[in-house]
Amino acid sequence: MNQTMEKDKTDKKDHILDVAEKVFAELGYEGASTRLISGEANVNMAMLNYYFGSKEGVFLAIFERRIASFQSVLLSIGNDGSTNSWEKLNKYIESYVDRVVNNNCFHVMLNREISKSKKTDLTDQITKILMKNVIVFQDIIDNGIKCGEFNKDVDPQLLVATIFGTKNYIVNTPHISSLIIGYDVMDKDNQDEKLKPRLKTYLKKLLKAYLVNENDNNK
Amino acid sequence: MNQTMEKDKTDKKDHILDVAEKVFAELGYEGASTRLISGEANVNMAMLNYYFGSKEGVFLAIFERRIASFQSVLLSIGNDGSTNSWEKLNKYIESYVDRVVNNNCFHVMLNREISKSKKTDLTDQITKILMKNVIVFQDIIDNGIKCGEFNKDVDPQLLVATIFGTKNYIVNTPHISSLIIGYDVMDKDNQDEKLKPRLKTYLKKLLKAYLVNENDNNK
DNA sequence: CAAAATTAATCAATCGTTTGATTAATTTTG
DNA sequence: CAAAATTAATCAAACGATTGATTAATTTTG
Repeated sequence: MNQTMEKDKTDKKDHILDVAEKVFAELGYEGASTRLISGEANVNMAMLNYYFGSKEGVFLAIFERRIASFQSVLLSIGNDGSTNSWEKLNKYIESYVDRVVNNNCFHVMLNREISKSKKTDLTDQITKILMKNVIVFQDIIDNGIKCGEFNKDVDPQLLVATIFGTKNYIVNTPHISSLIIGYDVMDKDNQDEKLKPRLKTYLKKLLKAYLVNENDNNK
Repeated sequence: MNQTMEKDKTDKKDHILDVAEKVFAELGYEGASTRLISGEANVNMAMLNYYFGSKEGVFLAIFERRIASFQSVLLSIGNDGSTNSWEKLNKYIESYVDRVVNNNCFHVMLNREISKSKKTDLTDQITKILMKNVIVFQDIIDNGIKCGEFNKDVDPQLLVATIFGTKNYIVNTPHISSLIIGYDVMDKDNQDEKLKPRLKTYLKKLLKAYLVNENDNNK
């Protein structure tokens, strides 16, 4: 009858988490009430506590579900010792752009939570996860510099902020980035056909200009 | 007796907005209760409504207070017709980094609010303000390209995401960026002595490599 | 004294959570 | 196999706590 039917059989928990992820991304943790989440998911309010213990339990379950894919993708790139630094960087960019754009709701939710300056167990946990991601990227850059593949006078740490920040800006401020870029960045078709390839080529070109150009950047 | 004394005489309203700005940045709009804000500001809860009408009134008042300085700085750069594009860009970067780092609480608050995908009156209002900022930057880039000062095969729109995104990443995710950069980015002394100059030189170098290097970036 | 500022007390509404009852599905028992 | 016992899933209703807001009384100010 309704759109939840096909999921009921497979996994109701996953359906709840899918809906909760969207609502949290839309309204923030405190802004999303348990009544709204359960209503959107077409389940009784008590089911949230029955399944996940509490509202925070729902929130954490969303994270645990996404972390698995995070880790596996990271290792596959880090252990790829066959290619040079520039190729590794390209692979990293490609998989990262795909992953973030595909799970943009989750990343909006994540970034909103981590932007709270007060330290909590959750922010600590998120920080650890994200830092693993950062270190893989930094290792690639550092190795490239050691091998002479990349310029020596670069700032690898701020380059991290640029890569992740550029992505965050597009994903986290869709109202603005859609205006800037010229089409709705939240639209699935636009994401696959336009945004992803454009973002990939842009980031590669930006990185190349900064990392491997021979010109003296010190004037 | 307490730290609010010196401000009581000057302007109590401003003091409340200062505190509210911090609390909103820490906990988000829904996460920050009027009781907590009034408690932190050492004023009676009813004073918030007496002065600003409502909680949302407090929130909007924070914006209105910051917008004025926004606009004036923007115009001063946009109307500076005496210099070339690269010099304009440098000026823009300098003033922008200073402004954002100084008012980091406000910008955290602003970005958390604009990251909500649901359109509201507030997100529309914020979008308009931020777009003014974006357009000034884009005009500089576009002019530079027309004059032949900058490369033609660049992506000015995504470059906007890079500039603002890099800044956002450092300011909005202090737990992570502090780990990456190596010192507490929320510390006032670190901001003035280390972060600001480093960020300025980095952004300039990054822009120069991408915009004005003569090498073919299309290999 | 009149106006403005400030307070404590209180309001209805909503929050996340818990409850007891009911149904559906599964397992155990005779 | 069929009846009984047990478990899991689901529900409407209500819980105490907290929310933003308002009231009426009091104090401060010019």
